Amino acid sequence: MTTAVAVNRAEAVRHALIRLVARDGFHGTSMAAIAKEAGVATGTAYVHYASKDDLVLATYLEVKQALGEAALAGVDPDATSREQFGQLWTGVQHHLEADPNRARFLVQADCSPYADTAHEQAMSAPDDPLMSSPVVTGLLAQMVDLPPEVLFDLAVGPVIRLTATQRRLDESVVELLIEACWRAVTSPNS
Amino acid sequence: MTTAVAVNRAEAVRHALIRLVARDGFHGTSMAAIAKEAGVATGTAYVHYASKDDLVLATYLEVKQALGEAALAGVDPDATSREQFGQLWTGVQHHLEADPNRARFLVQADCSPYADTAHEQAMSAPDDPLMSSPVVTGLLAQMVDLPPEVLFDLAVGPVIRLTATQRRLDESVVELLIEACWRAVTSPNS
DNA sequence: GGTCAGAATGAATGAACATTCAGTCATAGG
DNA sequence: CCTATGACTGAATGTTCATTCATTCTGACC
Repeated sequence: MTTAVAVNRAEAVRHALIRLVARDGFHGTSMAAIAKEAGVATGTAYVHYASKDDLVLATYLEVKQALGEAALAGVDPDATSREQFGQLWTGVQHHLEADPNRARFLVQADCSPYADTAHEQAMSAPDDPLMSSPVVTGLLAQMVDLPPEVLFDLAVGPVIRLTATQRRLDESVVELLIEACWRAVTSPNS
Repeated sequence: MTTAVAVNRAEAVRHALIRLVARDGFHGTSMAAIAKEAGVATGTAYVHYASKDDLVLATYLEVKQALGEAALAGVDPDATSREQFGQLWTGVQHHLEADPNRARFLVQADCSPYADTAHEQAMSAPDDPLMSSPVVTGLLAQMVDLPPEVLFDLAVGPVIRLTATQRRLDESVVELLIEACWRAVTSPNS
């Protein structure tokens, strides 16, 4: 009997977590504060998640997946690689600028010990939808011979971290930065 | 009567903080655990630092400064810009590989709300020794017209994050990555 | 309208936390 | 040798934390 209300409560808890972690970090964010921010009782989070770690992990995976989908959504399959790269990049930018809390949550989770657990879990899960996307595999094939994680960091890491700092970016800076990321991942002689 | 012993105790506390944060993150690292790891009593940390925040901030600034000095130490003032860039980059790499805990501490602190406080404090402090170094200003002058923080992120961010993951890097990967970072910060038509 | 499963509640619990402080100790200056 | 100074100690303090659970609520189904 999982109702729509129940789903929304679980979502409210996840979003409250994102908001509070963005503002106060992982230390400084208690389950009581999360519940209050979500407008539910303290026990409610435990109806949907076994523990705080479980909640954090689920939220982290959801944020990452939503980011991947948003990025992929704006890509034209028939465009050139360089154009696709720009579309992917601005897809990430606009998705995160729409709610910078997501970016702040993401960078903190990625740097924390949670990232190790999340990584393991992602490995054991079925194929990553990002890595199995033809657009992404096509782009990766054209890039320098570095491990995919490193290429991701070079390609879109800067946007994620920059949107996390809240400062809005000039149009001119954005253009220069996309160009810089593209240069990083592609070799001139190829 | 600040003795050598006192100085070493303060240092022991800072290093214990780095080790534990690297392993357990900021949440998950208590003052009691820090003191135990440092081999001192719980009260000792408070003789040298007013609070946990104070300790974290002092440690963060020390780690950052040591990294800057180590990076600068290996640079030949008469080398070409590209060579100097490589020397700076490997300086960071070797300094962090010598104790990857520093890298793990650094990335976590940089993503946490501590970073805001630290940034403010760095601004109000006297001139940043890195930014006033002729080598660094010389290099920055040759780079793309992006804010210095962004250029730092593009130039050495990848090494810091990569050494933080503990995995040792292949020599061939390192060469490709330095080249990628250099391409990112420099425009081909200049 | 009665029954039942699961969602929701929030006060209660015990562990863990940052911080304090009364007292001990080491040492430098006299 | 004595004393003053500041480092050091660790048990004690009050708070905050994650988690639990007996209970109440909700709405689906017969």
